[in-house]
Amino acid sequence: MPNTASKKKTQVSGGPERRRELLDTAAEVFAAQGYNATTVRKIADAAGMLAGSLYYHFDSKESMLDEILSTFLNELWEGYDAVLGAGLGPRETIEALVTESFREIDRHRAAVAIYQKESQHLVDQPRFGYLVESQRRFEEAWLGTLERGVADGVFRADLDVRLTYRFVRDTVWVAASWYRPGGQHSPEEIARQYLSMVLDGIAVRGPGAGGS
Amino acid sequence: MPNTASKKKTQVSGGPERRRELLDTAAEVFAAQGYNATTVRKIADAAGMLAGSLYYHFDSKESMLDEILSTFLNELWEGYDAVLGAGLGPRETIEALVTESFREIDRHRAAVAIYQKESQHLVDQPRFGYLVESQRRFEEAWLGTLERGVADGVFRADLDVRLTYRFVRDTVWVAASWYRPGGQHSPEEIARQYLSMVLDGIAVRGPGAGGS
Amino acid sequence: MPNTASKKKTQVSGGPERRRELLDTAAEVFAAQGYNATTVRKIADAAGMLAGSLYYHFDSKESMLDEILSTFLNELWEGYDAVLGAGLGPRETIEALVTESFREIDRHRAAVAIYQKESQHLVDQPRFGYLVESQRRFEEAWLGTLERGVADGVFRADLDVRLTYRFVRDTVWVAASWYRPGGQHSPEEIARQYLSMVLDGIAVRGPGAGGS
Amino acid sequence: MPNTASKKKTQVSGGPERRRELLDTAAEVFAAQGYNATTVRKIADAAGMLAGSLYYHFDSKESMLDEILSTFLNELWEGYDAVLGAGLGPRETIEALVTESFREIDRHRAAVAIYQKESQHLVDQPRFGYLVESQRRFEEAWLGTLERGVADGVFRADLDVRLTYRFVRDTVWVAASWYRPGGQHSPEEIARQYLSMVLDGIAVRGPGAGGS
DNA sequence: CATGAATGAGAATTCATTCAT
DNA sequence: GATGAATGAATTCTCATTCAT
Repeated sequence: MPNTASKKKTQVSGGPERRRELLDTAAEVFAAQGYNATTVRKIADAAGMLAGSLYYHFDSKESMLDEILSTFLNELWEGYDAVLGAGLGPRETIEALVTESFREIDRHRAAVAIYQKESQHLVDQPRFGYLVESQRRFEEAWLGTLERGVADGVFRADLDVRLTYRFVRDTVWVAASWYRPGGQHSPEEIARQYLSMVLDGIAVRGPGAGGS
Repeated sequence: MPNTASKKKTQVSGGPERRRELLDTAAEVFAAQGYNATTVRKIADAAGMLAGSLYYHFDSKESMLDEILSTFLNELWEGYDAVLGAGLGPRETIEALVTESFREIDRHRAAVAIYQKESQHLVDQPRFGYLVESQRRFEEAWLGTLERGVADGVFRADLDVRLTYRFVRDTVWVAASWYRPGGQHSPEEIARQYLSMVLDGIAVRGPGAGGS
Repeated sequence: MPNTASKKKTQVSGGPERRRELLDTAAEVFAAQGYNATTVRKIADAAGMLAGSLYYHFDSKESMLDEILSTFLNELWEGYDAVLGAGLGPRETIEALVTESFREIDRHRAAVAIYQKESQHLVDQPRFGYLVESQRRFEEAWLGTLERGVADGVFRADLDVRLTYRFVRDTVWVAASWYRPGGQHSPEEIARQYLSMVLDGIAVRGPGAGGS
Repeated sequence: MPNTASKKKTQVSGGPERRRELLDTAAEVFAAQGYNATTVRKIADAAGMLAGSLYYHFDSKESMLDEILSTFLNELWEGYDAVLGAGLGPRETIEALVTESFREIDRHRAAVAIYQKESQHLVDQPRFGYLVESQRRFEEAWLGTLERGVADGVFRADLDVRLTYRFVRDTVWVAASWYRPGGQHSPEEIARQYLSMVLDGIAVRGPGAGGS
């Protein structure tokens, strides 16, 4: 949660609409150029105003990043929590998590891309402590589900489960780097194909024996 | 292994040794903090010298990045070309490319991480035109092999082949973000497990029932 | 008159006024210390602001130089073109060009001094290509007029005309190195004396024969 | 006179030949690019050595400049003093000074060009105090001779004599900016033509009518 | 709400100079 | 005498941020 209770301004008037608009613009630029390489002037240009004017709406460039990421993560966890609390089996949970993830990518493509690129070096800053917490819950959710699946015999036991965790996790999220909302595939369709690959592999199975 | 041992100087040697040492140091910092967030002072600190001194060896911060990336890509393509010229079947080619990729990650972890994070916005600059060329050859190699495999009936025909291409490509390379050389798994072992997941999936196959 | 009175701000005005003010200040410092020896900090000091603030108004130190020189040359050529298009005889043209030149020195003393000192090594840079063009037109105007005068019998035929050209040209422009606007001589008066020297020489003519 | 008695090195071996050679090289580069814009590396390049190596021969970049200028001025004053002590009339003295000046330009073109461009802002530095002294003697020599000539009735009395002084002085010395030794005119020939222009003017004199 | 102008803390880079070899 | 590697101070330029209007 980004610094709640800011001293002054912030959310005066013009409503949350304008704020959201500006954040979307900022997110787009951050995603395209990287946070550090993005100047507030570029954001302002993209928003059709001057750099100084942004400071009426936001405390700092960092607080924009903060708000972008925390908004995204809040929504993500709303979705994830719904899935995790639904009492599904391991395989169904994985399927639901992947599908939910692609929906989030569809909705927050820029934020996801920013998260991918920047979270690594943001975790050190106290302000972004919630990223660490999120990563912990992430691992808990995915790794736990995989372990449950191995125990239940629905996921292979011959694989290093941490490696599998990273494999599945990365497989989903890097898609944000090329995904464009409104493209030919819906998030659900992409999720279906990804799941098919991850669960069953890309190799054609011989009639008798599989594996390598 | 970049910059192993000795945090500071061992500048006994003169010529290209020192250069390589410094580049390894720089790559490490770039990978850890991102290119833009890395100041030359940080690199110099890590190398045990003053910021200005780096300019005796390199023209600019950008030229360090350039040399890091081009050196990596040159070595990568040496390996890839050997694989592609070996006359292997599609499945064996994929296996060899993946294995070779993990070996490169093992050898150039920092460079790979940098490539992942920065190449997207470097491609616009003429100086880094070779990145575009490399990406083209990449697609040619991976996508071509996958298509050949589909035609040969060794890879599934029911998947969008471009999606599969991105899936395999990204899945392998993002591993650089968490891989640590000298860890418990050798590159070959990681490659083996990855290939097993990619080719056969992580789901246990029921004796009769397949997919979802 | 550049930067008259008020050492510091009078930044009541907004737009192009301020720009012109700053350029006048910069020109003064460039002329006094040389372009290379002038730091932007010195300019900023003279303008009563911080070095970085100059970059709100100008792209670079070089672009200030550029604007100073091109503004001067534009005005110069306006004056010269008027003279050259007036259909005067060679002697009257030379007289008018010299007079016009001293007026320009009076108005743009700093710019002229900069031009004298710096143009030689600026001509190599593409950005200052207009200097070459200007020099060409310069030669065309002065040399052409002298040649016409020799042909018409109003200028001596026994002198190397290129040497004469350089003599007249230099004679006029070096004055910028010592001329101070507001001094005891008006530009027109200086022009008159210069012309008298250049046209008739400084030697008293013997009653019968002149020359050496 | 440049800082006599330098602490160490300076003039060890290799003789004054090498030293002179290096100074000539440096002078050439200073003249072409300006003192400030000339890096010691450029000088070293032109001399076929590395920048650091110059410090075996000279204390500093400034001391090179110092030695170049003082050597030139010493030689100049040797020549001037010979002229001034010869007991010539005003007109003959001017003629001899101009001729001597063109000879010096021929011999020390680079030094003269440097002197022209840099002396203005060097005079402030104590180290270059001899420039001020030289300028004083200069004025004494030229202005004195002109005044003597006016008194004697050989130079025109209707001209501002200080203006005439600057006119003659500058006109001669700026020639260094375009003069190339070994060109088609010898220094003596150029001197002859210059004197002819300065003394008698460039205008053809009507049989009866004089000036304008 | 937005602008225009400025601030001030770095950033990359340059370069004269030093010095051990 | 010369080299190679470094130093450290200065320089140009960038940019997040402030604030009076």
